[in-house]
Amino acid sequence: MARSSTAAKHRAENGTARSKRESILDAATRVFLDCGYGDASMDAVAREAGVAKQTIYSYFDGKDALFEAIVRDKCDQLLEPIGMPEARGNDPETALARTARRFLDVVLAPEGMALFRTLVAECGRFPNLAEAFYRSGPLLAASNLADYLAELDRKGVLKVDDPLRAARLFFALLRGDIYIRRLLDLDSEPKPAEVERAVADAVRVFLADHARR
Amino acid sequence: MARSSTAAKHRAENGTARSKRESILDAATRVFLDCGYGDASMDAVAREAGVAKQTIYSYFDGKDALFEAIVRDKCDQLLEPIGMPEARGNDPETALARTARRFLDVVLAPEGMALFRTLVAECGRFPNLAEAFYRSGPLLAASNLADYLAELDRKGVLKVDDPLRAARLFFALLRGDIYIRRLLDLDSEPKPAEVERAVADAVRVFLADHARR
DNA sequence: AATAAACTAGACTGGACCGTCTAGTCTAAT
DNA sequence: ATTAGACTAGACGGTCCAGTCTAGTTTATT
Repeated sequence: MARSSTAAKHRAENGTARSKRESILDAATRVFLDCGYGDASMDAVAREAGVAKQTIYSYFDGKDALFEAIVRDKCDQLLEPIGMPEARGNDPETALARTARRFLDVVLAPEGMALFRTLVAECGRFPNLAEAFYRSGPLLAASNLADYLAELDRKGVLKVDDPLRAARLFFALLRGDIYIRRLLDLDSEPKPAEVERAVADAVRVFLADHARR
Repeated sequence: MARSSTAAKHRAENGTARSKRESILDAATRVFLDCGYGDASMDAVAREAGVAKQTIYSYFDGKDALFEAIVRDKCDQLLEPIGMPEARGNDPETALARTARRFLDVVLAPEGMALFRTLVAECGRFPNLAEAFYRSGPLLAASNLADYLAELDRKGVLKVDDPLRAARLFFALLRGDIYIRRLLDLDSEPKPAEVERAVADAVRVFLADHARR
């Protein structure tokens, strides 16, 4: 039974091997999101994972590959909730507020910010990662909201000429000023009351703009 | 006449010395904003500036100090137009649109994005720079707009309960989705028509929200 | 028990880079 | 012409790090 790579063997193994790979990923996530790609050292990852450096190289091709792996991982894991389409049953106000809350909870949280900051810093070196993040995060969220908005327009509840455009505008409204401040690390994670206020503002402004008269 | 530092002597000199300092700053700006702090090398700056490495160290204390200098420089130079208060004479629509255009022209331009990206990447290492940028950029712009909005409220033209909050919301609206895409380097500088559309959208939504009825 | 693969600890190579130093050149003022 | 300070080119020490290698240990399978 010919095996091309050592990693393939690992993948065929049972628990121990998989948990080793995962503890490497976990440690790498902490180190990379904490220090950034440049200042993260493979020795630090090995130390943090409680693993010999060689072991990392038996699971991953190198620093770049490890970085890509942890970023794609975190994207999938972190952005999953904001990729879910909103329940259609409620009135627009409630649905929008729910979507908005879910969005802000993810993107303003320390992990969400760290991921985004890292991607902004490394988008020159890893353009494909930036693209993947955008698609599975902001774009997916906007697409789902756009579908819902299109439905509301068909039903005559709201007037939405360009649903995708409107959805993007809604999220822009939602990020508000605090997103910039969080990006620059000038504010810590907002308290629920602040989030609630941002949500209310965005929903109010958005509905005012798309009200049927 | 006691001189404490070599830099002090330079400053007292005529043209040649000043232009040397400036060519170092220019080169450092290009290199730092292009590569980021970590990947920028002092050798690269020297080469780019057409200057011996030692000369850099006679004008600046080290890599950190040089970085701080070029960032503060670029902040002052770049953000100056968006720090100017808007002319009060026009109708709100025109004034808002003008403010919006000036803002987007600066922040979406390659230099503006490069500066912001660099600050986001290095806000952990240089928190004071991030703060300085925020104050002389987004905060100043919002404050100026807030003053104008307060005036419009007093005159009864618009209804603006919390002018600073409203101003921040306006700029958030303005950045829109493209700001995220530009941050991740997924889009190039927008064409004037796209800017114009973003401006129109933001102004319309904002005015709808603050209309007197 | 024997054997092969996974793993560990740590040494090592090669390269990048910051900041310093040296030796020599250029410029300008006395 | 002399002299002092600015400047240049390049070498150099020290540090850090990615990735490799070695030698020995653990683990699991037969």
